[in-house]
Amino acid sequence: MADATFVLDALGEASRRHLLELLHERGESTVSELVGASEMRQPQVSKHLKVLREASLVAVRPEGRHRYYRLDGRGLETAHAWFSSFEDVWRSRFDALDELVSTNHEEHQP
Amino acid sequence: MADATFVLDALGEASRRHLLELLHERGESTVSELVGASEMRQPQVSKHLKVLREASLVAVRPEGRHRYYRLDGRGLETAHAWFSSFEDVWRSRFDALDELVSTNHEEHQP
DNA sequence: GATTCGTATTCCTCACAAAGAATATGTAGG
DNA sequence: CCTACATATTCTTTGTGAGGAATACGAATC
Repeated sequence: MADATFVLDALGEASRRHLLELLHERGESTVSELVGASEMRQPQVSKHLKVLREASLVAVRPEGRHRYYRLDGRGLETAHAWFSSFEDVWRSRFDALDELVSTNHEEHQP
Repeated sequence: MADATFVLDALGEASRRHLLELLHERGESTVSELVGASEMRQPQVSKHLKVLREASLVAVRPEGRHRYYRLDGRGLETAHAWFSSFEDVWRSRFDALDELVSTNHEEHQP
């Protein structure tokens, strides 16, 4: 299983998250298609894709001189599992009254 | 709701993730307790806690000259929601399995 | 085999963020 | 008040990582 460290580090940059969202919308895409759909230039896209690939967040399928990238469920599942380990916390807030109290308390601090 | 950008950026550093894990294990903790339980020094812990607080990942409760920090479900839920938007991708890895054990997914988000 | 296209990689520079040190703020207790 | 303690904040230094330009690699086409 992909290490959560690599996955969360890779997701810590907005441009990489944007690439993932593009791949989610468009499905399998080549590098140049991603370049066209984003504000980035080709070398940056390739470099970000490399980081995402090392985190098992995307997978690649070479075909001719193109390389088709797609989302890889392994990295996404790793991240999801990391957050699920905190599930008790964010789930309990729906019926926790002290959450509301302390939140108001903090918002009154400048 | 906390912006997923802030949350995922905040989670992109290992030391901040470590603080969250410490708070999850120990429950509500003061800054000096977190300093003792980590390899960081007090100013760094305070600064990281500030970032986590701005992302709604932790909340603080002042008491005397101590400040008790604890996990905040809002930021965690924001991150979880971001990953859930990709749920179809990482879940599709288990499609074959789901057909065999179709009674396992009782959770459904409205 | 030369050329062209798609992509990856290297090198360089620069910005930003993290760590360190010192100091400020705030609170309890004498 | 003064001191001791807990935490936050500023300032500086340092280092990591993103972006740009140029180049290298690989595959298809001629």
